[in-house]
Amino acid sequence: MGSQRTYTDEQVRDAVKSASCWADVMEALGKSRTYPQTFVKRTATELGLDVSHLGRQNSSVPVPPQAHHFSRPPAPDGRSGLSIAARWFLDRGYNVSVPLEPAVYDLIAESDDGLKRVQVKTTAAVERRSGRYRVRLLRSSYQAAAELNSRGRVRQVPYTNDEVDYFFVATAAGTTYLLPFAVVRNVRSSIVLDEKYAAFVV
DNA sequence: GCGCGCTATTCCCACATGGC
DNA sequence: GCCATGTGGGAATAGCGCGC
Repeated sequence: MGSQRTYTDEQVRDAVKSASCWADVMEALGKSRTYPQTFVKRTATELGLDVSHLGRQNSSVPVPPQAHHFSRPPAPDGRSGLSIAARWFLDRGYNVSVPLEPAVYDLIAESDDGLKRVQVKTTAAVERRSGRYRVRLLRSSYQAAAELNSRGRVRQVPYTNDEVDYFFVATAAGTTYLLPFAVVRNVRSSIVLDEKYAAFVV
């Protein structure tokens, strides 16, 4: 009690020629895409067909491009800086903790020397004359004893060694710096990220 | 000494977010 | 809506080093 083949040699030739994978061949022959390939492959071999473009070898065929909905160019700002810094530490196997409550530092990272407080700064501010990035190492602080001005009693104050152990700086160009507090201890407001800090590019 | 270029500093503005 | 807080950006100015 034998079974009758339901496709012709000509159909196999056409299907193999137009298909990009064996599933396409099965579909062209009126079978399901998961239909066992054994008998069709044998037929193709008997017919001397070129099947090199089918199967796994075809997996490198580029997928046609499709439009997506994220066309904006990358421009790191304060929202993404923390993620950039966290990934930097995590990629190197150092766990990261983010304070639940607002704190002077942005995250705590495990280090070879215990836990370190890290303040993350991002910058897209380029010095017009030098073309270098500038980043301000200040935080806003409400000073109850200060005189009122246009910003009330808010003043820009530098960080202290008791508040931060490291500054992680990410520029809009994608360059990142890991600056120990001691390196910028004497900075009263901002620094220009030039060759002076090249040793701290990470 | 002077002019120039560069950097640091200061002040102010705009914007966003969260709490009250 | 107002206030406190945090952020980035622009403009002005001061200070410093260097060459002439």
